[in-house]
Amino acid sequence: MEKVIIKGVADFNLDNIFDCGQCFRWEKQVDGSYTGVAMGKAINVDYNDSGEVVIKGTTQEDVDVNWRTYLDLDRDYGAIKKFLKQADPVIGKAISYGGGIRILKQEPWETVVSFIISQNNNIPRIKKCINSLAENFGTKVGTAQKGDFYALPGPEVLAKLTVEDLGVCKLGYRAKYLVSTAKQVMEDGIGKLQGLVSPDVSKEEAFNYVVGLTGIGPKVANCILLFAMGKYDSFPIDTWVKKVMHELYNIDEKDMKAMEKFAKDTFGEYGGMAQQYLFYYMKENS
DNA sequence: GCCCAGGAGAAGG
DNA sequence: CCTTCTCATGGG
Repeated sequence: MEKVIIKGVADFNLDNIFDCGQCFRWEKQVDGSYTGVAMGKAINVDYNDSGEVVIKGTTQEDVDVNWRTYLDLDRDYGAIKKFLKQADPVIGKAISYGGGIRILKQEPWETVVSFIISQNNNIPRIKKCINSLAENFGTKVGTAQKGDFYALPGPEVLAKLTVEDLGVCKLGYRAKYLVSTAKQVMEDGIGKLQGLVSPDVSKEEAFNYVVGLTGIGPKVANCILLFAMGKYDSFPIDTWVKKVMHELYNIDEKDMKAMEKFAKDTFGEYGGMAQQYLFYYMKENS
């Protein structure tokens, strides 16, 4: 299996990236590397002391076309962290804790499915639900000693399933949201959702579309904009962010408007990165 | 038994 | 416009 090395990568930490709550399909291996499925492929990612990202199970062309973008390697996170620390004296400790976070550029449909499942749920169970969905209804994309790897089923597959079909995945009341959203996406054409990734599409336009899908409210919509659409000023507010906004910034825990305004005024175009540093710091230190 | 988890939708003010 | 209830499921 071919191995590709990407040299000179800083501000990069595997545990930060894959355990910060932005993705659910990457598993840590005994050697510290991570294996997962994305872009319809199963790969293994490692990082060493020399600042090299090592990707196994891929090709140089695939790295250039897909994985550099997916891992967001062409963005200067050092500059972003500097900007945030200057904008806000309090965020420094969160950045010190999760300074190796990179906002993965995930696939729109996978992100829609993942974060519909994430609502009122906990991360270990979210992972189980998504893996079950992939194993039962997805397509096999690779094999290892531990078992096979499956990609998530697309909207064309889920749209033809019933809530009863999905019972095996134990999604609870979210199963009907998935089926309904899959049907809506197919009706509009999958290109509508995927087109929102374009920089020409504003955050507002993208938000208005995804929030119109069943089971997607403001929080899940903002996660989709941030983790799949490249709208880095998105600021998803969940229970952990409410907690951190109260404890670090003394904002009323139920005043969402105040949190949104604070994020926009303080973090600006990098609100999404700030949110992720804060979320990870709060979740891991509570 | 209780409460909580990367909330959203529906019903009622 | 706002607030409150309900929604499956599993873990602590």
